[in-house]
Amino acid sequence: MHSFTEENYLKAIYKLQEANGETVAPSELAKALAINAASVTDMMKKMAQKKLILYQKMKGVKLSEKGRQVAISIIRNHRLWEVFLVDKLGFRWDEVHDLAEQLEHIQSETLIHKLDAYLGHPKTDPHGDPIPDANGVFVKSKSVLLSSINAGGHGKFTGVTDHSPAFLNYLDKVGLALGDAIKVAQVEEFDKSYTLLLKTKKEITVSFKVANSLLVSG
Amino acid sequence: MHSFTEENYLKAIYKLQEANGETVAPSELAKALAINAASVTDMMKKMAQKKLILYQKMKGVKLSEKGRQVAISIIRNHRLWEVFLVDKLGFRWDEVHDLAEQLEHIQSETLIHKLDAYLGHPKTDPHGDPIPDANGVFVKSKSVLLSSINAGGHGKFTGVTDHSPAFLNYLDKVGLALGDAIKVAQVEEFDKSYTLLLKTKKEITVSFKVANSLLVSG
DNA sequence: AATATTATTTAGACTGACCTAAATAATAAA
DNA sequence: TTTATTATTTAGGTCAGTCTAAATAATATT
Ligand SMILES: [Mn+2]
Ligand SMILES: [Mn+2]
Ligand SMILES: [Mn+2]
Ligand SMILES: [Mn+2]
Repeated sequence: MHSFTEENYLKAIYKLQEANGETVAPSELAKALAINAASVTDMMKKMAQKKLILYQKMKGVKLSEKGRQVAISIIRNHRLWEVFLVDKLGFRWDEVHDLAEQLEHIQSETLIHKLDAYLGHPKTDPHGDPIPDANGVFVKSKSVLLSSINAGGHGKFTGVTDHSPAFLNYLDKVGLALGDAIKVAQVEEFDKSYTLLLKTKKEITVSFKVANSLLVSG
Repeated sequence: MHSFTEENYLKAIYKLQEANGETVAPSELAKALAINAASVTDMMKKMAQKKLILYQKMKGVKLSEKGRQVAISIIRNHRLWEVFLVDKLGFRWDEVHDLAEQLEHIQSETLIHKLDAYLGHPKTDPHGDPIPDANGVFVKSKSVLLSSINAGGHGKFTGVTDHSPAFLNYLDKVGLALGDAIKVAQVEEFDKSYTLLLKTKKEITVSFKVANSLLVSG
């Protein structure tokens, strides 16, 4: 139906729209996709013709309803495959993204339907990101950044905003896993580093950069 | 590493070489891939340059050792994915081929390694076709066509030579499944139709065309 | 052996997805 | 408010993979 390329553009536009607001500049898109801006302009014209996006010269781009549906379904595929790779095949959470980038483009509604059932209709992927349902409906996460919590506060570790293998590995190393209860023991004024008390009674100190990449709920 | 297109050419050449002998004519390949013969000639030149095939003008084509390795690894991927789709996701054996045509191109040795382990290192796919191991080694099947067996003979149903959904569905309908014991009760002289006695005591009569598409082992 | 048929290759063209270099528009700095 | 910088678009090209039409080679028929 749509080429891998088109699907990747749609996904990138979707994510940029979520992060940076209404419309997306060609330059942003070019950067996100590691593609020349001139090529992006080319592609925008073609995709506008196909009614996948709304595009006007010098005014940026946004998804059409159709484009949004496609983007969300690719994200659904991606996250379900990540669950499969971790839960069933035993991959670590830092290894699955690139593989899911390939698998997300496999065309078959039936496959995704059966995969979803096989995995027990998971609501989140291995990084805590929500999995949209077959109709594209998301459970909007109510999590906040750990960096927004004061000393004495607490929450449950529910997700990350940095998905890099390097960061995920670091979390493994310091013993932080999705679902863990976290109490903020202290926030150092000097460098905003966070000292956390984990359920296991272990105390760890992490930099602001780390605290600012962790999502916690309630 | 290699494009989907290249991988599909390699697989097609491999299968034609297996079926029709040493070298493959461009016209055969064109037919198998549903591609114009002129396009095939083009592609042959490019793939010869990459040392994936041996090609000489007007003399047909055959796989290089490198090309053979790639072809076999794609076939391994294809068959492992078919096992996954049937055994784990609950697809029927007549539904999985087209999906496996997509999945076979996913690039990751680790993935296939883990998938293989997850499936319990299966030796055959849902159609009875052997799955090459990670080194590309096949267990050559010793099965023969049911049509080569005389009245009174017997064997175990181990595979099909016709993989079409129509045929596979037909087998489901008459109650023939992989692994079934089959006894040839009678071969009608007039039209070479076969009357078979199944393990379940049921007797069924199938046409020569059917008997000629079933593989059975000693 | 000459002719017709079929297979293969060459020539030239197209589409999708990219690129670089140059032109134009928008924004920021002086 | 000019001028410099940055963003965007246009123009023209490349590469992979395909096509059609025409040329050539091989094979089959008469
Ligand atoms: Mn991912
Ligand atoms: Mn994820
Ligand atoms: Mn198959
Ligand atoms: Mn098969």
